[in-house]
Amino acid sequence: MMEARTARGRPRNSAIDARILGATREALARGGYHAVSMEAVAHAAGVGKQSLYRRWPRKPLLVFDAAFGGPIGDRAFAVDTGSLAGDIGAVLTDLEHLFAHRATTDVMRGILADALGEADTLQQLRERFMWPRLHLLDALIERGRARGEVGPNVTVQNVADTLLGAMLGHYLIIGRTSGTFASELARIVARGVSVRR
Amino acid sequence: MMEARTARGRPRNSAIDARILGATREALARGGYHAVSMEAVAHAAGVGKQSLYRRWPRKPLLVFDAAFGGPIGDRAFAVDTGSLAGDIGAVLTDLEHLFAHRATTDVMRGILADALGEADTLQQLRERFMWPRLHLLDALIERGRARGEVGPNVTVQNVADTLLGAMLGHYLIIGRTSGTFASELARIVARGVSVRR
Amino acid sequence: MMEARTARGRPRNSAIDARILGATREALARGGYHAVSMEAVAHAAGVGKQSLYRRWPRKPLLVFDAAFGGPIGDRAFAVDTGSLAGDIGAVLTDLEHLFAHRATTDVMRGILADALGEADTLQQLRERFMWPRLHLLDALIERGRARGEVGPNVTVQNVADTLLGAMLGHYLIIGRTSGTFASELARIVARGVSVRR
Amino acid sequence: MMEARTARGRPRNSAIDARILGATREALARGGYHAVSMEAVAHAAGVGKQSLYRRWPRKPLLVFDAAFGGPIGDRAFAVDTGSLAGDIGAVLTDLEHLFAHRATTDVMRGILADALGEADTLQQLRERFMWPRLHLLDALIERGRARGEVGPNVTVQNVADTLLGAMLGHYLIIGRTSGTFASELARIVARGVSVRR
DNA sequence: TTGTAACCGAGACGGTACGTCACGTCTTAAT
DNA sequence: ATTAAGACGTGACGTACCGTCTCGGTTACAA
Repeated sequence: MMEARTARGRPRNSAIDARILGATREALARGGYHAVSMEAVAHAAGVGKQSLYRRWPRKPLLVFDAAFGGPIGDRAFAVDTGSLAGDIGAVLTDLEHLFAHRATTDVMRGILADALGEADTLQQLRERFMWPRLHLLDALIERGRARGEVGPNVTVQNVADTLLGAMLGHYLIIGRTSGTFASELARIVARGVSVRR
Repeated sequence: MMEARTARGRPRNSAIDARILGATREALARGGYHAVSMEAVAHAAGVGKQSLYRRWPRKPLLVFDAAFGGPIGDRAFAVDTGSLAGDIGAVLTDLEHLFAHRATTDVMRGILADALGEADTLQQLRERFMWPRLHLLDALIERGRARGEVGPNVTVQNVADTLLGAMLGHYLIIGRTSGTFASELARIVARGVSVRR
Repeated sequence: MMEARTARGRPRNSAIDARILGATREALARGGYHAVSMEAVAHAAGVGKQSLYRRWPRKPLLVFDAAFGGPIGDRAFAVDTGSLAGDIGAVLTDLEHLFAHRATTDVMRGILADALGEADTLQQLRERFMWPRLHLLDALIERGRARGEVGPNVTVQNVADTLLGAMLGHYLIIGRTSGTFASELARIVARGVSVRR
Repeated sequence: MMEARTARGRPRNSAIDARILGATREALARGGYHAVSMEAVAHAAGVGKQSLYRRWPRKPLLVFDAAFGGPIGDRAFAVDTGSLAGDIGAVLTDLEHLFAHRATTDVMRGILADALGEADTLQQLRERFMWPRLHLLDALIERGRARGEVGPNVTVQNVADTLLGAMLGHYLIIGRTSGTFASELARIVARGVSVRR
């Protein structure tokens, strides 16, 4: 997941990446985010701490990669039902499934906990993981606008931020349980952005 | 901020509360959330650590009280413009002003950072500080429903969560700058919950 | 165990003394010296800390009283077999029985641990508990001298200190197990102080 | 004072050992045992607490090393005058000089105070510092036995324990001042263990 | 009878040090 | 240049007791 190689000196052993990610996932499964420490991961993976930091300079980035890396999650944003309301509903339903697992929200809270405490780590988390996915959401809404389903005075990015932001805020922070949140959010926003009839 | 006194044993000295909050605010002003440590606050306030932990068992609770305690912030939710759209707009405008200050968001991120990392601390933060304010928001929307401005199939709590959650998610986590977020969010939600015409 | 009463004000409730000592013994039985803290004793005895400190100003004094108070231990030094060697042997045998119990040595070590850390507490422990018993030992040796069993150039107090000191040092500090220590010590000293034949 | 190096990972920096010991001695000189806290030592030595605990896991061990470490004190037990009585007298005279300084006994009492309160710390103190020195004493008495100066029914270790134990008990615990204790103890024991003439 | 003084349970208070944890950087020797 | 190992400085954590103090209230003797 890291940048290009410079081809000087001993090359990186990519098997190590896998061992690190595996050890991280194992720790997550065993004791949640709390059980993950850079030290513990390095030790469990049989890897020096330096080798770990060389690849993932901060814990939240490592854990995000281990837990949600690869195309996982991207899928949620890559739908096309033919209508804006359908797309938004599909996306939020997928996210709802994700947020339904206690283990998942625990990991997300942990990642956020560490990232929010360090400005630059938060920024990296955004750029590497959050914004790319948001761009998919932007595109989805943009498609709706092209179909004439979005009214004027509506900024695409604000809609995307509303959708993802509300999900994050509701599930990770506010914590008032509600079985209908995702679907109602989808309905309210879909109706709220639509052109006046 | 504490509960009723049972009148047994030596009563708490409320002057100490003030000294602690003062020291906390001073630290916040000096170096942001990062400059606040229970240790430093206790020392600066000339207070034993125990006296501090007796009142605020975790740092996020202390800092929230120091920064946003009292009726501050409550005011934002206690508006009554006569229409749901007006109320929502007013609330979000107020919150927008709050979130506009870097110092404020820094403190909020710090509080969240520490609270998200500890399940029970997060729960206390919710119960003591977030939910009471959310209840004001619930009431505001409930008022709109009583006036017939809210459609069926809309749960009051979900709307409130959407409003606050989206603000938190957008400003504290997602971090894509947008000068229009709050007002658009207000408009989208206000229109989204309204009865069909 | 305290000094004379001044007869002004409300008199002490002697039932409280008993409750405190009982709670202390209970704690000792439950978790050894480590389980005894002034706070815990006060709470378990249903007694204010002040009432406790009024009677026993330091923990070691309390614990000594609770564990070895009363005439216990005095008995060990109050023997009279008719010969110095017999007396010394009897005393050390008694002490050996005392030191044989792990629970006893644990308590003694705890008392010493706290007393050695505070000069004035150590001094009180000596004056109240150790020296009175040593005086009995002095008297015992003095009796031997009167019978002509002790050589010149032998100071009574030094002999008593040797006997008790060696027992304390061996059992509480040095900790090399030996089933024969007390009896050999008795023999060595008895012979060592005797007049030359 | 530490064990062999395994040559894996970054090696310990022995200059740090010296800085820690130096800071400890300085604190001892300034305010006695009471002035030594792991926290203060680490700070004064410009060293992390971890580096301190890595080398000396408990305070008494550190302080003993700083105050009596190295060959100091060993010398006291390494005499050879040609006779058992001479050897015992020489050793006790040396120890008497050591115990004569208030600063020394203060440090010893502090070490004991903390060590007696924790079983495993006491055990380490014994194994690292006390028993090795006792073994020298054992050897000294063994030499006397080889020369035929020690009677039967006398266990070498018991004699050594008697000598050291009585010194510790008398000077550190009992505290009855006596200018003749060490020399009389030497005489009594030397005569007490000798073969009957 | 009333005052005054010491008692009592409870628990707040300032203080001190503890030992632990994890961070992210660094120093080795070896590959 | 990378690797495994692990030492290093840093900083804060939350806990545990200490011995003193401040409450409201009680009990007994003396005036």
